[in-house]
Amino acid sequence: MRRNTKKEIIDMAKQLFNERGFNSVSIRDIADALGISNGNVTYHFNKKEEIIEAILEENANLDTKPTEAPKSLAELDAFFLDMQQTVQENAFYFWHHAQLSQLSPNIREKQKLRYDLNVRMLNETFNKLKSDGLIRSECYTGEYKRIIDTLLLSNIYWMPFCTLKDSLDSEGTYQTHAWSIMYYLLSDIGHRQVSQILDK
Amino acid sequence: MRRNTKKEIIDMAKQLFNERGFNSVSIRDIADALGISNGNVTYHFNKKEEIIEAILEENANLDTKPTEAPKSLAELDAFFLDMQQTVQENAFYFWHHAQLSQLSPNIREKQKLRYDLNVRMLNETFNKLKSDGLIRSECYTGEYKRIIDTLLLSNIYWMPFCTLKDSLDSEGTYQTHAWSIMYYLLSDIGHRQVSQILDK
DNA sequence: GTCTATAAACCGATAGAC
DNA sequence: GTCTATCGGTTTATAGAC
Repeated sequence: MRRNTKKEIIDMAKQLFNERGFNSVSIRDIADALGISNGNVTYHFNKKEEIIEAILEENANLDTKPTEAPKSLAELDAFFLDMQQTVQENAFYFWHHAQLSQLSPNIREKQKLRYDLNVRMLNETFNKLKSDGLIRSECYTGEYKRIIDTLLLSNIYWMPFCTLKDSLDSEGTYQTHAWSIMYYLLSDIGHRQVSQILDK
Repeated sequence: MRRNTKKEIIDMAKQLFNERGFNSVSIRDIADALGISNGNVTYHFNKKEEIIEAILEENANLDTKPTEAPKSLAELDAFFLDMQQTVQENAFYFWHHAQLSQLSPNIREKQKLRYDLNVRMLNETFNKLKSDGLIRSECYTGEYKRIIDTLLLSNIYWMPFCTLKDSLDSEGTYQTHAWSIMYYLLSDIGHRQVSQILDK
């Protein structure tokens, strides 16, 4: 009767992981929530990790991102927004980012891939923005790399970090935070452009 | 025969958590490693979380820090170094920072306390440094707060993030990273002082 | 306090009928 | 593909002797 049980398992798992946290959800929980047997779930996925890997493969944003490197400040803003939404839609994945890397070498590889890809893309972006006069040159060797690392580190752990602050900032989105990290890098022209983008 | 079993359990637990990761270590493992029964461990700690809470209470750096706010750039450097060492010595705690906050409301409270305390201290530090002319004024409202958040977020998740980079940077310490975040804030005098401090 | 022994619960995984 | 039933392993937690 069911169309695609595998897909339903993936979707339900993702939902439950986001709601209750990865460690509190067993294969049985997923089966119960779908009204199927846990033997059925095991039939489709041998291990709990495999469900996560399936979620990652389903979601291109977490794995290989076909998007090209942003080539303007407006595109960079869209890039930040996209990163923010990816984190929100896959909350459990980023909440348990460190744990999952310990759990499965496969997941660990995917995390590294995502990091490497983002570093390469942002590097390209920074070089382009620099030649367009929108950001200034490096003050010291490796400064761009430092800023990119800060951007990516903040992105991955943004959600759990936000729950540490009791007051929910109205300015508490990753997107805003990313621009505040970029602030010092912008040239005068860059500043004006970003103000325009964010005012909209 | 044993002097202080409770203390030994705490120490061994901390060691094993750091070595193998929190989720891979059971109460039995701790008991076996100490050569005592698991019933004995259960006698002292009812739940696994209680062991962690005991570790946190034992380690002042993770909880209430009696240190005063740094009042100079040299003191701030020592502060960064201290934060770095705290992360290294309690690796498991920061690796599983997000997971542990989901596990126990008690731990969650302690994490918030540490964050709040650090925010308050660094706020005091920044104000002092500004009045001493070592850092510049805020470019926009809340800029100091943004930088403090970036410093603290990077601190908490520094270790798991570093394992994402395949190349182990020689400049890969948190202390160095923290100064690179502070870079734009320093005045000319501040810059010279920091160069001196780091050259030693 | 510490031990042994064991209960009670839960987990992932498998076998076999349909 | 899906189910039911169950196995084997692990975990926390308890009961009772010393």
